[in-house]
Amino acid sequence: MVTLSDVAKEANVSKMTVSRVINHPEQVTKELRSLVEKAMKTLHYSPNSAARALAKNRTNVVKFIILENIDTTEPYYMNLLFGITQGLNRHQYALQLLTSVDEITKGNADGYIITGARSSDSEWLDKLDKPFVLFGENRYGYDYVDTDNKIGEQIATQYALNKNYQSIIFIGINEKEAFEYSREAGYINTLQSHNKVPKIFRLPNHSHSAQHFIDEHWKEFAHNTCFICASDRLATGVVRAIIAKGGEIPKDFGVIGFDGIFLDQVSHPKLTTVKQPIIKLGELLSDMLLQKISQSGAQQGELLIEPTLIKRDTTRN
Amino acid sequence: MVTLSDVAKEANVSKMTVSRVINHPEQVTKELRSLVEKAMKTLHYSPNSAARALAKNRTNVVKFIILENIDTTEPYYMNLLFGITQGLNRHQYALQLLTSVDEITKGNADGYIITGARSSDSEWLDKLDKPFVLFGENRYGYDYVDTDNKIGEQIATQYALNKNYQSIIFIGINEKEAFEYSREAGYINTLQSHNKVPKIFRLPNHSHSAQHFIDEHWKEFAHNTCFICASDRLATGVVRAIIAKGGEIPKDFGVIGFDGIFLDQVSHPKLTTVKQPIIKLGELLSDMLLQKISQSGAQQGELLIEPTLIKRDTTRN
DNA sequence: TTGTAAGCGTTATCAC
DNA sequence: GTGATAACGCTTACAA
Repeated sequence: MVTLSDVAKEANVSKMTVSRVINHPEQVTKELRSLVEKAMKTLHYSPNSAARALAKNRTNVVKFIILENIDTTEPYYMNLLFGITQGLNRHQYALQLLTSVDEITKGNADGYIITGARSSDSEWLDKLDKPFVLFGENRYGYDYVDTDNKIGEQIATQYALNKNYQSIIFIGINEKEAFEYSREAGYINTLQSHNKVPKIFRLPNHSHSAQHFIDEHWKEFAHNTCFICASDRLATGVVRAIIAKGGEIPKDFGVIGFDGIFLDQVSHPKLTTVKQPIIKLGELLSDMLLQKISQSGAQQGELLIEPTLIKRDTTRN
Repeated sequence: MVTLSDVAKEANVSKMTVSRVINHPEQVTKELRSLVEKAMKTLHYSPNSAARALAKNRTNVVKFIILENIDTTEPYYMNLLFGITQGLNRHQYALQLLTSVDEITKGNADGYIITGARSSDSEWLDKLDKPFVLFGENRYGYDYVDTDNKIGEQIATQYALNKNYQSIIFIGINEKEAFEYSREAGYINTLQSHNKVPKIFRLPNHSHSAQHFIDEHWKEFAHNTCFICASDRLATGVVRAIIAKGGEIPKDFGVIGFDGIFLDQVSHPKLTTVKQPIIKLGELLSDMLLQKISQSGAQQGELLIEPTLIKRDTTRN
């Protein structure tokens, strides 16, 4: 293993100069710096992260805590995880994955990325002793990264209007959480700006609940209706119900989902959906947390990333 | 932060005694041991893993390398990852996730868990300088953990026979890899022991390729046929094609999948499938790798875990 | 069986 | 701007 000392010898400088080139390059003269950089390259030097962690009183580990039931959300989180680790890898950070808050005290970490947090979680969040960032909007002032839910549904609703669907109905998730409010707001705003009256139904986030709901209320839905759904899961159920009832997609009925992770590609016909840039969001989460750690816990604020509408076979083209 | 020294003081022993209680408890007398253990508890001592890593010349990081295209396999891997991290967490190990072999040299690790390795990968696998274990059967002598693919399809095929499906057809994945051979072997063995002639078709592992195939060859499939599929993905396509053709499931046609991760629950009708104990497999992967690391790379052999048949709506009951 | 001393590779601190 | 020294918390090697 090649160490800092090896590089120092090779470059004829002290260990500290090498360390400075790595951590505070601006404190080193150009000449020495390039000398050291050359030495690092020729020796293929790679810092020992345990030693660094020890000296800096860090762990170089971040915990990722998933508070939702994993069974129902898997494909979604794999992508997020991916983005997160890509962000972490760049900074030689490793990950620990937790599904229960209980484990949070087991072993050390420099910070936490938390997803699926609900209003009720703020109780213990406030007690955390290490920096953390949330995945998902919240209105308690916690730093977070999320898709711009409002804009997402604005785009979807506007698209449905452009495609001349007469009636535009929102199938939401029956949870009193920020992300849902934002999605509904995007829908409502857009409809109102076109002098149309919003119509919202809220259901548990399962395909079968949506399927059941559409089935039960089938007579109430005129032809030329587009369903804006708050998730691909709901959208899948809506599509299935429409097909079962003999409705024609996309001619008489349009369906737009939200998420764009896996499900939308597996479903048939292929779903038009608002695609969240999940991998990107994961990277941003890492970046935000690592920055927060390096700034000893300074507030980072919120980061909303605009999603994109993927146009496929459940809307007119 | 409470350190080894703090515990030592509290228990009136030397640091080394505390260290021994943690690492080699058998070398310490009962009296001292319980004294130290008590001290650790009252102080809420938790070892600093960076310091330990540094002293032992370890990193306490394991890299998990996914060689397959992530888009098509996400839900599957989330569960695996889960199991892996559960195993790692127990030993204070953290994870780094890679999707490309190139990154393997970036940053240090004590070992690798590798999934999706194909025959052609042995070239660089042989050159790895750290211990590794594979997820998935191989016939090159690499240590691995996998579902018992052969037994899985034996169970599935036997079940189809018990349910009196007359014709039993295997829809396989057209890859020349060990797992596929094993699955086919399980099917073939079982049929032959009942004096029936195996019939195997091999397709790319996508639902639409299965759907297309069944659609094209529809006339060749008599009523009273059960399709044993090498993946839920294929099974989903088969189901869709049968329904589109007006075939009755499960009365006239049975379908059995393989995997039991996510897709089987989302599909309608719900899939009968051979469920892999993925989380368990992940844990075993961690355990095997950590053991291998602690034994400085000693051979660990193979570990095959029996899957279970989940009986649902695509087979007669 | 227990304790002492040295060292793991890095960074912070304080001289120069 | 650069370098010597101590320190981070733990384990290995050796001495008692």
